Formats: sequence, C-alpha cells, structure tokens
Amino acid sequence: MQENYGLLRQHFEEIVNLTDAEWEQIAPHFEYRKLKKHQFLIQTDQPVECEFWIISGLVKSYAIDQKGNEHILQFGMEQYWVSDYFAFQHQLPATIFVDCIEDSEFFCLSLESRESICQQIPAIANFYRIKSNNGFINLQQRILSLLTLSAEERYDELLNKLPKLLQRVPKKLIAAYLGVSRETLSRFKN
Amino acid sequence: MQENYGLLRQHFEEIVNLTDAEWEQIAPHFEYRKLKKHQFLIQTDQPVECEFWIISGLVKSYAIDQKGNEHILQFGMEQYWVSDYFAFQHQLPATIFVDCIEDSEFFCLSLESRESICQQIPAIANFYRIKSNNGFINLQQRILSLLTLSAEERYDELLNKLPKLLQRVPKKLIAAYLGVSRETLSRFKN
DNA sequence: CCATAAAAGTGATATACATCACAAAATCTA
DNA sequence: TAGATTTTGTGATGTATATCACTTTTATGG
Repeated sequence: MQENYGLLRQHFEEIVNLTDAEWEQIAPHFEYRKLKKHQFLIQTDQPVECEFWIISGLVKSYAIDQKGNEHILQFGMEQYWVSDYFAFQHQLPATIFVDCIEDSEFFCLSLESRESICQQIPAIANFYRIKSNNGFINLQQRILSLLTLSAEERYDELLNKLPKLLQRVPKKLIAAYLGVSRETLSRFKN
Repeated sequence: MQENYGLLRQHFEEIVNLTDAEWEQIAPHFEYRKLKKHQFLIQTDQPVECEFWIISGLVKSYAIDQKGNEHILQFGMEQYWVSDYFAFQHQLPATIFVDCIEDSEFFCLSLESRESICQQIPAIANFYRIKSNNGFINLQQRILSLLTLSAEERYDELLNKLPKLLQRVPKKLIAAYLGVSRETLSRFKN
C-alpha cells in the first residue's frame, strides 16, 4: 500500500515539487479503493463523491443515449484521473457512468479535500491547473478530429496515438469512443 | 483604458480574491490590443505569443481541413479567453487560426507572464485551475453532443444555450461549429 | 475444459447528411 | 446609393455511415 502512495507522490512530482511536510498534509485525503471488472465507480443519478486517480487497471466513462447506445467519453488507465467532472464540480447527480474494463485500484479524492489542499498548498493548485489545461488541450484536439476527420481517419489517428489501448479493449468500445458503429469500424482495413 | 483593467480585475475576482498589492503585480503583464473585423490574432505556422482575454468584440478559432473547409473550435466573446492553446502551451507554431468576427479589444498575456504570476500568486494559480477545469467540463459536454446527438439536435441545443450568439454570427459559421454543412443547417426548421 | 456469453465479421438495405448548382436576399463598402 | 460581395435558401443527386440479420470466432467463468 505504501508503494501506491509513493506512485501518487511521484505523479504530482512530475509536475511540481513537494516537501515531505506538504506530502504529509496531502496524502491522508486520498482513500484507497479496489474494484473488479464490470463494477461501477459512478452511476447515473447517483451522487459523485470523488474524483479518482487510477493506480492500476482500466475504466471507461460513457453516456447512454435514448436508443440505448453507449458513447465513450474517456478511457482511463494507470495514472489517469477520472470522474463525472460536471456532476463532481457542481455536486449534482451523475449523468454518465464510469465502470471497470479490468480489475482496478484507485485513490479517491473528495471535492472538499481537493479544494482544501489547493487552498493550502500552492504547488497543488498549480498541479491541477496544469493538468486541467492539458486535459482541455486534449479535448480540443479530439473535437477537431470529430469535426475534420472521417471515421476511418479518426480510427487511424487513434491507432497511432494509443496503439496499446487497442490491445486492451474490445473494438466495439473503440467504435463507441470514435463515434462510429462497430459494424462500420469492423470494415476498416488494419 | 483604466476601466478595461478594472473589468479584468473584476473577472479574476469573480473566482478569487486579490489584494491591491497583488493586482499591482498582475496588471502590468497584460498588454492591450485592438483589432478590426477580419484581422487575425493567430495564424497557422506563426508563433503563438499570447493568450487573449476579450474585453469587447467577437472572435472565432478554427481549423481548415484538406478540402478547404472551415471547422470552428470556439467562438470567443466578451470575458472569454482564447488562444491556440496547444501551440501556446508547447511554444510551437499555430495549427489553427483565430480572427475577429467583429471589431475587438483584448488583453494579451505571454506564457512566461502567466507562469510567473501563477508561481508568485496562489490565487491566480487557483483562478486558472478553476477556469481550465470549467473549460474542460464544457468541452466534455460538447464531445458528448457530437457523439450522441444528430446535427439538428445539436443546433437546437445551441439555440437554447447561446441564443444571443445566433444574432451575432452568420449561420454558416454556426454550421462550421456544429459540424454540419451550411445547406443542411439551412433546412432545419426555426 | 466445457458451456455460455461476448466480440467480431459480413451482406443487404436504409438514411442522415454532404455536395453541387443556381437563385434570391441581405450586407457591406466605395 | 449602386455595385460587389456575402449570406441564405432550395432542388437534385451522391455517399459515408447506420441499421438489421445472421454467422463465425474468441473469451470467460464455474
């Protein structure tokens, strides 16, 4: 377990420097949790108590449309952060699902805890500032992909960007992430 | 001009509190700029020296695809921040355009300045953290719209969310934002 | 290791939306 | 305010992708 906290500290220290004293203040806010494949972190209409840092495993966050089709917002793997951020930030019931594609381990952080350590420790505010900004940039790139590329081009792009992901998740989930039907994706070469 | 700085300070103070002393440190980093309709803030392949806070006016940020079609990433109006954030953050040549739909005024902030005030003044780090997080959430919502809704449903959603925008920009730009052809959008009722 | 479920492939058909072509409004600008 | 430019509307046609139905292949858990 201590090594998991070590991993988390390393994750922060890739972006900002922390003293031991600061880390002592931060670490207790993170609660360990472990789930098996198919178990839910977040379900629609339920409160969203935490954001999650993924120690190990793989999750997906997704919405279900009127027709019952699944649309994937994000795949989360080791070292990623995931939540229903809209609901988390505004403390509203979830509008998306997050569940495990593989057995997974997490650190959970409540909104209250996050705001508290951001107020107390400027380095943490800067960490989240930089992380959020990077996340924002990634989503802008994805929107441009959705607007400018064909389904097949988006698939090729993903193959280049995250080749390992394709080994870990069924293609029908890749299709749900790219915004294309699994049948159409299955007809792409490669 | 002083009142423009006042507006900017108010904008920060909607999210965080600043002392006069802090504001004295912050304000000089912002450089005033004024452009007319059709003039460019950012052009592809050029360095991106600043991010821009819009005092007044309206801009669009967009990419041009291989076929020469324009795809709009963002409309920026009063109080919005805009840049080519990917290029800005990584100090690379721009991959998108930003130009004025109306005569506009801005405050420009360099990356160096932004990082400097975020390091010196924790409230500013928290301001950008919260702003980036909100931006991230908004883009997630837009991705879900692109994945789950039809073109007409996305149009209706935008009509609800930003009814004033429709008064200020030609419909062909709305089409370029929604990811639909202007002809198809013209056939939607309303 | 077997039984059941999940994933993937594939043909036939349907459809949302794009594209092309042209005309009519609306709006800039000299 | 006249001429040019931009924007909008609309019919005809094309196409990328969805949907449906079914089979084959691969994974999974008891």
